[in-house]
Amino acid sequence: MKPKLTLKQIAKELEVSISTVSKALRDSPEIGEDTKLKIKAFAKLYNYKPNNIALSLKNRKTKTIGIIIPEIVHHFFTTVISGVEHVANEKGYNVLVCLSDNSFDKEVLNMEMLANGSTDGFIISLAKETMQKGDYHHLQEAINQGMPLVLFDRAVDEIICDKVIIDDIIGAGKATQHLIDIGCKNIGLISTVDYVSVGKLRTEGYLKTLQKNNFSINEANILKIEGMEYSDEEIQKFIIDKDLDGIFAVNEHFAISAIKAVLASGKKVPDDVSVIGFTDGELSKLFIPSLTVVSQHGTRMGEESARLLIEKLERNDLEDENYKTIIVETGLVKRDSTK
Amino acid sequence: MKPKLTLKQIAKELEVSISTVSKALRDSPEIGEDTKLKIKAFAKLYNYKPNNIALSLKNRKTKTIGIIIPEIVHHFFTTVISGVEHVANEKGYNVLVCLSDNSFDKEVLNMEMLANGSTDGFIISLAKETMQKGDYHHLQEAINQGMPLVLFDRAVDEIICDKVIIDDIIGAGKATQHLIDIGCKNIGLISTVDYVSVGKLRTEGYLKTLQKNNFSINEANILKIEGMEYSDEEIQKFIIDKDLDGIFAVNEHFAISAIKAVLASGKKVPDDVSVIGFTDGELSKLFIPSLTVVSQHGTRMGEESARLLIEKLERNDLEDENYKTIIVETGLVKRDSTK
DNA sequence: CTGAAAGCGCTAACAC
DNA sequence: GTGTTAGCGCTTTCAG
Repeated sequence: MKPKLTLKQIAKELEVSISTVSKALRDSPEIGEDTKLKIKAFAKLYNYKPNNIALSLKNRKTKTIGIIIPEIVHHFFTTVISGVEHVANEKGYNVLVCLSDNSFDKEVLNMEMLANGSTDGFIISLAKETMQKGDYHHLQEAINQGMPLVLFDRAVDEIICDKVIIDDIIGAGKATQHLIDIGCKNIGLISTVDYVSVGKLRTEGYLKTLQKNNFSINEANILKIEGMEYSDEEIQKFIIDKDLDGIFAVNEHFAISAIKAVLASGKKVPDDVSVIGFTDGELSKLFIPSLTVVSQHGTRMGEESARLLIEKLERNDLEDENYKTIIVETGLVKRDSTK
Repeated sequence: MKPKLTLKQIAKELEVSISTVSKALRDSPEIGEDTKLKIKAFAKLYNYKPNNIALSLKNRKTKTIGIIIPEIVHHFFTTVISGVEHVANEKGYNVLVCLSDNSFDKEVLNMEMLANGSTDGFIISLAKETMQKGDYHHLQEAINQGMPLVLFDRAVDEIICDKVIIDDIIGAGKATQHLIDIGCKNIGLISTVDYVSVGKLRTEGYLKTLQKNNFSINEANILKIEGMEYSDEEIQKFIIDKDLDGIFAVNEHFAISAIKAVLASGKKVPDDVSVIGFTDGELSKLFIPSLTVVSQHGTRMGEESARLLIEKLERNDLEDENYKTIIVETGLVKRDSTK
């Protein structure tokens, strides 16, 4: 096992000073052509690579960005990571991934862990518990310390920073409108509890669209689900005794559950009931019937988030309080679960 | 924006030396109780946290582990990351995630990027291209430099290091045997090209089990798929003109495609054709019919990998050449796609 | 009991 | 042109 080569060793080997080596390798005009050549050749030969940690310490920047998400076993987040990773890599950044498991404490812990020099900035989607508590001091602290932050998907107004979100209201509107357009008269909504921002916004989009079309709103047609554990049962119960002909579900899981429940009740999808989801998961494409969905473009969100963060990181000039909120458009993908 | 507190500042503020502060905070017996108390109180008050980068430079260890996978938008890898992340976090490690996109070059690049001080060790599943080329010099180099490595899932014999793999042959055997047990006579295999280790091994398990049961082997019943782009079409063509009554697919996607192709050909699953997959993806549970599968236990693999790596990292004693290969057992999960 | 000094690997201002 | 020095934040001998 040969330990990594350092400037020091090169210097000793070539009998020059460390700074000469450093400068030569960075192609400084201060150094004579001949020495430069010699040093570079040696470095190449022994495959010298500067030590990132030393650089980080010196430059006070790590060239890594931290991403904290509630869970990774979830297609949406996975696509976001993928997006972040690709633009990060392109710009020479590494990506540190942490999972909050939807727990406030883990989220805080992770941030503290990374805030001490491990990352230059954060890309975060808030834990459910965090949104429920409404405690965002850890985010504010990071900002105060000068760490740029971008919140995606699950963002909150309380924190002023860059954000990348989806046009949830509009997206939900598209879904609802689609159901109306194909002739649904009694449209149900399966959403998450209101403290999860997206649940709330998508509910809003649903309600607004119904109103705009002069549909009456029936609270009984709205199901709000807290956890995933019993969602199947809840959805089944919800669907069985209603006479819905259209269902809008705010995620893929709920949509699939809904279809199953409809099928179990002896009705057909999409003939009797049309179902539309909010996702761009694999399941939607492969399920039978394939799902009509409002697509979230997770990759795009990840890319935008990374771009926003890196932009902020590399603009070391005045800290202008110029925060952007990028709204990634949703699109309706018509497939077989709606007429 | 208040920059992070350093030992230096505390020292100045309290009018003691830096080393006194350092020692006090690490509870060294050298320091008097009163000064210790004073310093600790101050540190707590202003929420001092040591700078990870400085620590890394000093200790020559980063407390982060790098994981390089071919793609993240894939349920299996996602579960592995989740497993790695959890045990890593538990032991105070961070996780740096890099994607090779199945490209040899990106894999090498990523490793180089991380090997220069960013990580203490690697957890890797090889890119398809890497296995195809059979070029593992980058892995060997990392090992030579003293970076521990653990290979998971797609491992190769050429590199001697810790490994976490699945009992692919046995698992494939279980799948095949299950099909035989339920009465299938003409069993097809949908696999990947041979240079992907798992494809090869699972094929082996399939063949062996057929032989053991005195089934004749029909090469025409074996389909090997290279990329995912045209897999649907290939599978459809494969299935249409054969009279298979059992199909074993080495991943979830292929299994779903197979079911669709069977359905499209006017036959029923599982009545006419039983289909079994190799995965523990979400799709399998939710698809209709739900899929009988050999489960991979990605989370377990991730956990084992992380444990193995951290164990090696923390045993700073003699570098014993004691490499383990952990074989994570597969299990048969019977669902509705087989009789 | 406390502090000065060296050093982890690197860069950059400043001498020579 | 090349080298010396200081310093990034921290730990750790070794003096005092």
